[in-house]
Amino acid sequence: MARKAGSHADITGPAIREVAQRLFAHSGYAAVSMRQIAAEVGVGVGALYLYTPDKQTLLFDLMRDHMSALLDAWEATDKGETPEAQLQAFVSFHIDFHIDRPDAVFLAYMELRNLTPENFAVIEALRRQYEDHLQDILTLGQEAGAFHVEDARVITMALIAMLAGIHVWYRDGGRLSRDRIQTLYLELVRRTVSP
Amino acid sequence: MARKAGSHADITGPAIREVAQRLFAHSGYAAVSMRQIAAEVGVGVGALYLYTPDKQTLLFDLMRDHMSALLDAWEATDKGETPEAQLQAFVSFHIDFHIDRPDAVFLAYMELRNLTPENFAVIEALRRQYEDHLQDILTLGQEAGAFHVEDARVITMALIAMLAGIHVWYRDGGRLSRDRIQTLYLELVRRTVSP
DNA sequence: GTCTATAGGGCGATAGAC
DNA sequence: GTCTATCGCCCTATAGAC
Repeated sequence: MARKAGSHADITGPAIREVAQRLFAHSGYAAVSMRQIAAEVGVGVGALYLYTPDKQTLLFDLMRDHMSALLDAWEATDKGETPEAQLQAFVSFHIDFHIDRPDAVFLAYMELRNLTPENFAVIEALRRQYEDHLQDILTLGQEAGAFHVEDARVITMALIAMLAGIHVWYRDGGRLSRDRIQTLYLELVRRTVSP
Repeated sequence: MARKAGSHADITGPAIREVAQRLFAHSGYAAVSMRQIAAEVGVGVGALYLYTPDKQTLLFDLMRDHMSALLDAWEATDKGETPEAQLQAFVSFHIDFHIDRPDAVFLAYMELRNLTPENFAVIEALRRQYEDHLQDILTLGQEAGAFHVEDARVITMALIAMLAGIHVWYRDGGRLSRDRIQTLYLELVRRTVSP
């Protein structure tokens, strides 16, 4: 893990972020010290401060970049035309994106309370944008008669919680393949909004 | 908040637990100091150690007592005979119990990673017991032909995640009454398992 | 039962050498 | 770009007085 002294800006920067994300996700922001991060990266503590002004900003940048990547990836996704196709696209996208980034996902919803109020507001706004994409699909689908949606906000939150819960029990190489999970959850989601 | 010195074992013990639960839930176990807890209770730091051997045990006791209370309360609940009645009883019970104890609920699933491995195993076993109560209802309901259950374990986890998600957005006195929430979620749950 | 003082250690962040 | 030493502070847990 340790490296010799010298110039490694292109390596150290990303390495700090990867290590911090892993340690924060595993032990929690407050329980991880800058010294631990530095040791795992293989640099001295002082070197961390060449890449982040402080620990709080390190956490915030990880969370903001994750949320931005999530929103950008959804924007770039082929969604189809019908409400049914869009709902299926959202569920598949969500499961795929989140199953590939367990640490980032864990961070983004477990460490909200360790953000300063200003930083929290930023992340919360990004999260709300993402939720609204699903809510819009549900609302439009209902207006088109494709879905039965009693309360769009509640169903949005219920579906997102249901999907987010996958990370609690999913393990790579476990009993269920990713495809199987996608199939099962797609069916559950369809049932909750079928007319 | 501060109290005069003297004997208050009957008051201080519960007060420490209430304060610790509130602070742990709000800021996270690692971010809360014994000094903060003592100050909020109105005693010196040393007094805390008359009621708990250490900080870790304080956290563990809060979580274990919450899970035990949850399991006991479910045992004492009138569940009805049919699978449909039992499922409805579970959903109503879960929402009621959890909406009344937001701090304990938050703790019980956000602070798992701050438990020692031994303590974690205990809490995890209690949680699994609770999940199994729902899974049994689903499995028996399927065998009786009352439910369509593709994969009992997955649907159990999906439903519990959906219900647990209520605490993310629920606020006392918010847009939706408790009754309305119960009605909406009961309908969602019924839909996911209807034959 | 509670207080105060303290032991012993870790923390975030910075300064100055290389 | 990185290291090491260090400042000033806070931490958990305990000891001894009352």
